[in-house]
Amino acid sequence: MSAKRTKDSALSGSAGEQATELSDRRSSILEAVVSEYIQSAQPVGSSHVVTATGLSVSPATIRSEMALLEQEGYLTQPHTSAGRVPTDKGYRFFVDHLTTPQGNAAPQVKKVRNFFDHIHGEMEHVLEESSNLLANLTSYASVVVAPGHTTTEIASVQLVALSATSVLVLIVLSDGTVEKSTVDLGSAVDAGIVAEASNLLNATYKGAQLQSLSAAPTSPNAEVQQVLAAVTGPLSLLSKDAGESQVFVGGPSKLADAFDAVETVRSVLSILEQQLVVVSLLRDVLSSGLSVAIGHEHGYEPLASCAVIVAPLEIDGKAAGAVGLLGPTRMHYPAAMAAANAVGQELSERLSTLGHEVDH
Amino acid sequence: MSAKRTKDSALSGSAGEQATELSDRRSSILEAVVSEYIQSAQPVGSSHVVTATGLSVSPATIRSEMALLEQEGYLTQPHTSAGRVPTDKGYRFFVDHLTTPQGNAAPQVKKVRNFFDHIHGEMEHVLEESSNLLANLTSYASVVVAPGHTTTEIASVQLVALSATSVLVLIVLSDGTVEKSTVDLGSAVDAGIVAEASNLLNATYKGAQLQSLSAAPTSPNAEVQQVLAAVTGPLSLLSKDAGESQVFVGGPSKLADAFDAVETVRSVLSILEQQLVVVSLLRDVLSSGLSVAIGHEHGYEPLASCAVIVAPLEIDGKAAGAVGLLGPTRMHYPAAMAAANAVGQELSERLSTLGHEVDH
DNA sequence: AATTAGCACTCTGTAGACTTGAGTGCTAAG
DNA sequence: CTTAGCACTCAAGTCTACAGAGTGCTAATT
Repeated sequence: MSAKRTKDSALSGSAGEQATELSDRRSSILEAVVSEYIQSAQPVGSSHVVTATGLSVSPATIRSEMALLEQEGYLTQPHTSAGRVPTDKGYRFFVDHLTTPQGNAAPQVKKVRNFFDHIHGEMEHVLEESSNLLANLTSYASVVVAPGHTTTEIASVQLVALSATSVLVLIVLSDGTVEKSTVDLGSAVDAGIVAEASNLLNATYKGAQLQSLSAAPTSPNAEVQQVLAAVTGPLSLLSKDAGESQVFVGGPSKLADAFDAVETVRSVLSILEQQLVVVSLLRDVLSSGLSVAIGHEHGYEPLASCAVIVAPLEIDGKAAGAVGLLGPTRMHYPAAMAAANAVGQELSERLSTLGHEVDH
Repeated sequence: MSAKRTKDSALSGSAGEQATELSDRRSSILEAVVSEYIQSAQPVGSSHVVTATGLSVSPATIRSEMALLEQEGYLTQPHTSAGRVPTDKGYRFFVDHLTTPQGNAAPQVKKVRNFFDHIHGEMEHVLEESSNLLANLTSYASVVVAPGHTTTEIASVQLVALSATSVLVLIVLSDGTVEKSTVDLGSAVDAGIVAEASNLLNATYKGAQLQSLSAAPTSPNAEVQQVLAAVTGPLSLLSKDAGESQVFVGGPSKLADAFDAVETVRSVLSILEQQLVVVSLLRDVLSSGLSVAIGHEHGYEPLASCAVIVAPLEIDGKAAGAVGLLGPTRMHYPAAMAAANAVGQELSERLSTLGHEVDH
């Protein structure tokens, strides 16, 4: 979009300063308005800006500057005689140019580290708790989309007899995930036959990639063959299911704090309930190369009053899943971004070690 | 509490009628107030009651009756000159005596049947979708507490090598549930050793009850023994975990419709997030022999403006888990109770067949 | 003894008039 | 370019008035 440029402190400017398409003073003003509005949720007036920025000019000067900022679409007025409120574009500039992502992150990062030092257990548990952590850290709703298993190899395939006529099909993946399905065999089958089929399946698929589950083994024994046949369908279904992403939502109740209109709360909550939408939302935002989508930037109209922060998850350097935050457009970007990044990174690291060598 | 008595229709009464500690006319009035208030959320005045009940008396008569109903604690007034609003006690009487649970249930029951005819897949999936169904059917938030596994026997115990130094411990229960845990062995162990340990564990525990997981097998082979030792701890942890109840919450966004105060929404949502609280809430309500708890009847103050409807789940006649609905005290009891019961029954039936013989 | 018409009373909610205060935009002077 | 000064706008709060819904009481009626 715009040329990147190191951000100079406010003191540096003399004449001719036109950094990142906005003069130093203008951007200071914008920054003040955004910060103030994020805190107070009240339109910000010119005199507030004077005290906030410390600029030694009069409110009148600020006013004319703000009028220009409004012309250019960074600010807007709820009504003629109110203070200014940032637009999506205003927030965007704030996020892109006026924020140092890891600014005041230190205390949060420490908390995150501490959390990951102490949490243990299965991946699902870790993901769920990560989501809660993120929500509690930021007071916004959080979303964790679990990595799909597309690149994971099969550690074991098992059949377990549940009753005379039904078996449980298990696929264990090398990341410790288990996919399962109950299968009705139609008629009673001897446990030995099931065991034989199980061994055959395991021998065939062990070490294979999840996608290559198509070629089913065969057996000369008719009974075994029957079991194998009954199981083939569910097996391939399972391998598809495994591709689908699990979603963990943390702290939805935070949304009731973040918005005051109950109608907004309802619509955002119901979006969160539709997990598919959430997944594609995060995917879209990620693929557009952004880590923050503000207001209308993502295409989802019901979320027009929300901002979404996404941090990618990477397992061994490969993209896999994401962690996200959902809050009002006037959310506290620096802290929220720092938290999302911290959790994203630590979680990525954790997931990478979980898959393979568990050193201790 | 009060003597049980078959409910007579309104026509039956002549003189001396003193059914269930409230005269026929009084209860008609109470019924009208409750029904009206449930619909409109507005205090109900005497003239409304006249038209609603069809009683051929004047509003003044109704007023004196309502004054008495207020004295006895069934109704209350928001302020001196407003209509009447039911109290918890009023709702309670309505639910106990003025409601025929399966009244207008027919269309809902049909939907539920249809749902259970078409849904398939694993128990978790069925439970989750049941919860969503219940929420959509009623427009209230729903909760499904999965049956614990205390009475379930172990179908299989397996170790699966994930890497040279780590294994996954699996317990498969006869209801198709799988509990798992990753265990770090500390040092590299041969796959054959793991397999041997796995077989040993499986032979020992297969068919046992979950509680009797304490007595670990031993092996003369030192390496196998080492694996067994490493696995014992996690195994017993798992058997505890399996006792914990999973909770599925459906349609939390409905709460934003049901209450108008955003503060209420927030506090109820945050209760729902604490799953432990929800579980014990349902348990308490069930154990008190109720299927409906209104306002302060359950002890949870933050939920004082809520009513909870609980239907038990039974597997083969044994109590196991519950389905619940959470809504405002002015919720539509007849429909909600019918829906909860229908889902509870159908789900119980489904779970009973899931466990054992799957006939088809 | 129950019912009811009539009436006074109470309280909420709405609408309008007025005031206050925050904030703007413009202009003219520095 | 800056700024003091000023006129202007608008939201929000306060006050009053008033209509409307509803009650409770009393006295008359059945």
